[in-house]
Amino acid sequence: MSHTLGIRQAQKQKTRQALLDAALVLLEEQSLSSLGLREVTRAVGVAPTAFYRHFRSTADLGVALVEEALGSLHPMIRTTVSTASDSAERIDRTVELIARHVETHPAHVRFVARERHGGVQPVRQAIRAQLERFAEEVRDELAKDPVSEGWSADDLLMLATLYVDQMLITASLFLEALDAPAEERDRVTRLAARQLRLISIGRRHWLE
Amino acid sequence: MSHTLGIRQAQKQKTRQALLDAALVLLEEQSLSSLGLREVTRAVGVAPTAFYRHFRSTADLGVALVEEALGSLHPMIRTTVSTASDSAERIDRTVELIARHVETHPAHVRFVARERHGGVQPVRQAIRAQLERFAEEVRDELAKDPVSEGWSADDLLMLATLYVDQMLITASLFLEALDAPAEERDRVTRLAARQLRLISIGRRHWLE
DNA sequence: CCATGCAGTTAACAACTGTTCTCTGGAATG
DNA sequence: CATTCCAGAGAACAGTTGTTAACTGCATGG
Repeated sequence: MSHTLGIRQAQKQKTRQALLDAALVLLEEQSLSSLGLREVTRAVGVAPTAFYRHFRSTADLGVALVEEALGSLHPMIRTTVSTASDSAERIDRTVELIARHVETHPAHVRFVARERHGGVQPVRQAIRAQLERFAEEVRDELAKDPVSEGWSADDLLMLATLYVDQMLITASLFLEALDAPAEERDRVTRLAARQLRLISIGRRHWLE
Repeated sequence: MSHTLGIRQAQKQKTRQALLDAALVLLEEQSLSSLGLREVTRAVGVAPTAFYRHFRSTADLGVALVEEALGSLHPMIRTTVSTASDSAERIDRTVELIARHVETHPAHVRFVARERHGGVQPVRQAIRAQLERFAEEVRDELAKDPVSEGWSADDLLMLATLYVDQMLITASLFLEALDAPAEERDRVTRLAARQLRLISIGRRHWLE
């Protein structure tokens, strides 16, 4: 399928990925707007000037990180929402899925939560675009559900946006609870599930 | 009531406020973690070393900004929520109130949204503490409402947290729409109102 | 009125930043 | 096999940063 690229292009992509990985680690304790290009190259063990072969600036690198963090998440979102039925177990499974994702990709989640309102405009824009895509995809899935009969397209997008924002809030809560005792993570799990349930109830009675 | 402080203390507080104001302006286009102390003093027109007379570090200044941005907001929140009745006009008035606050204090709102998940731990902690206080106050007001009869304290806090987060999301949306055409701000207004309405509906049917 | 306190200044420091230009070694190309 | 290409290295630049120490001048309190 994919063209086997030469050992030269391969090495280049390897360095590029090393820069992204190093940046992600450094960004756990600071914001992108304070991330220095030298800092990143130093962490990788490469000359500062090599940075320019891959990114115009750290803001540019940030945009690439957004793609890495959110780009591959679309199928996951779609299938999660599409598995219809508003049962309590379904909500629990969704919350559990968020918890798992935070556990396996904490740095990516932290990056998105941090830079969504961060100090670097192009990165904010990239995140906003991705989240809007998420909302539209959730809306399309919700539209297929019989519960959505009689809903206007606008109201469906309103609900989808609410769900997407709620997922991000939940993810951020799990992030803060990562090093906390298990009971704290349980508290977050129950809180998030009840909030989703309340929204689902509001959804079912929306047209009355 | 307040003791008239000497011309010396007065001048000191004036400089301190100038530092806070200058920092807030600089923070509109960057994050706190990249804000330099020299940058702030330069904007005020004061020697870099003068900074230390007021703050240990820029992180320390950030914590002071949190107090300035959120400290005086508690009475406003209380009265907004306490004015009972879930009528549509009440929701509209709440959304309008948020819009007004964002218009009159855009830099403060931006700062809180940005640093809530930002790269400076003490500031994140200060914001979290304030938001938790908000949630508890909202919970206490909700408890007085007859609609809350039969609700557990835990569920009330769950709903209060949902409201607080939703207010912040709404404020952040208004912020992004500040320089946008009036129709975009109207769109945000209607979106936020419908989301609050859906939550209110969920609230009314919670105990079924 | 005089001694003390202290907000703000001045000067200097080592360390760091982004960006430029020049160079090199090895892969890619024909 | 010879030529071109290009990812990365190296050195140098002007400018920035946080922090230190010792100072000055003026409001304060005895």
